[in-house]
Amino acid sequence: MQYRLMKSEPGEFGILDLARDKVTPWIGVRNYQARNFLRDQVRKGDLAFLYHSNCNAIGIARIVIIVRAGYPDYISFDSDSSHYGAANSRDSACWYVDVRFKRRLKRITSLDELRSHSELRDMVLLPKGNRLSVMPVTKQQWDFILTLE
DNA sequence: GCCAACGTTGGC
DNA sequence: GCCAACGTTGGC
Repeated sequence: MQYRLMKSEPGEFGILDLARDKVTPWIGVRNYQARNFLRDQVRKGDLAFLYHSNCNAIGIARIVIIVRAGYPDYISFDSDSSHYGAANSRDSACWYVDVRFKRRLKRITSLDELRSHSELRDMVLLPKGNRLSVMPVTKQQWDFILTLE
């Protein structure tokens, strides 16, 4: 079992479904690194921080669990779909994972606060300009962040 | 295979 | 909503 961090914009992508404890697809982007990560690394049972971006309270807000490992956006291959042809191979499709809401953190740990801790200096999230929407978190980082709650 | 133009992400 | 920092695309 591994730890992840996934970004989302609150209000997008079925957040309300998450709140109702449903399973929700987390939609990968076309970014190669993110897609390869979903395809090759993310597994059922992995835990992930849900990071809220592009909003008033930016930071780590929730914990979700991966309930279905990475799968390609087969809509791209469905000749009945208006998205047909958007991807022409398993390798160029967007990849999804399904997640289930696990719990809300007691408070949101902001980006500034994450940056202030030397224990987290190697977090993939933190360098300026990082645009990866899904990334690994080490067990040490995970445990430390939970102590900040 | 370079690189300018364009598109997107995401903090502010 | 602005715009910096990236990633992607496409002409050459």
